[in-house]
Amino acid sequence: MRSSLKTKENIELVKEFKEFIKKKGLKYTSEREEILKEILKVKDHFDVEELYMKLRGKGSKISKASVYRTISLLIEAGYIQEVYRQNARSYYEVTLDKIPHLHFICIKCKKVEEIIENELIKLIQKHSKQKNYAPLTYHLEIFGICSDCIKSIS
Amino acid sequence: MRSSLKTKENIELVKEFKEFIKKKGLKYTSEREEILKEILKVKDHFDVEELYMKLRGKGSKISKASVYRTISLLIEAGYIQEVYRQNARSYYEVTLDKIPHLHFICIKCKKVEEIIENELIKLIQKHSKQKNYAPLTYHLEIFGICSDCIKSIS
DNA sequence: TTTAATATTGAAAATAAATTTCAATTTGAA
DNA sequence: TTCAAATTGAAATTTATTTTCAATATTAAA
Repeated sequence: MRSSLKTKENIELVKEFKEFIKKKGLKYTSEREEILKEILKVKDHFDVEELYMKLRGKGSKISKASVYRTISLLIEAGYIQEVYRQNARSYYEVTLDKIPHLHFICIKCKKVEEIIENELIKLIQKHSKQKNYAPLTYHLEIFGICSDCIKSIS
Repeated sequence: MRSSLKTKENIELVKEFKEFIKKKGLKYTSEREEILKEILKVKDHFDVEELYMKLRGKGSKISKASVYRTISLLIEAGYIQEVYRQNARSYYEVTLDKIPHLHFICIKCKKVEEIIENELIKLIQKHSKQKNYAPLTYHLEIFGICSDCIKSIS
């Protein structure tokens, strides 16, 4: 069961991360590699606790502090990004080769509806290409108040 | 110096909030009204500390706990929303009658570029109207790695 | 391979935003 | 006006994240 969404193989990404670390004059440790590999297995979102527990479950002795520190490096390198927070907790996802998110979000009840709109997607892509930006994804979030919630406000 | 973006007068919004509070069987206090009025003066983003200091500066004795509690109610009512976090601190903005945000964001250096694209805006608006969603704004965020940052990765 | 300088680690302490507790006070329906 | 219930401020608590620090691991050079 492999993800067909990844255009870069994980091995390649791990190699690139090592180069990033080296280029910064830092040291490439087994902890950093192990954390990145575990993150690359995650299909959607993850938080620090989740990741830490997965590592523990595999018998790893990596500390939570190291998980936090490696996440910072991976964000800096552009491999992952924070996508949202819930109860003061950050959730992350792998940035590269991701499906774009297009959502309707009710700002009151937090209901989320997926948007499927090819015209919109094409236009965003066209516009993106005009800019000098690389490995790219996008989130379109339309905020509104859904019909259920309108009743309780007005 | 009044904002021409507001379609509803603040007086109207304050009245509506009172109704919302009543409808929930809660009590409408001077603290809640004072906090809402102060928030409605803010043109862009604010955090709790900022809001609390503004109130203090006016001689108000409202506690920080009440500011947090009222913000929760205002979010529930749909008047404000959390827009982002920085250093574990939440930033909010008034939801209604806002200008939409369209941004290019570099996931590495966090550089943000405003997008001005009428075609895109029109398409989003058209699509939004098809849905049964009311008082509406949207955020389009295109994430990428800017040309400066590409160098340090590969 | 050994050395040595320096970065990294884990564990514990510190930090700080947000939430909760609780006694005193305020609100609002009857 | 009364009074049950909600709200308040202040302080304590909670909890994710960051920092500290001594021990350890990494890496480039000898």
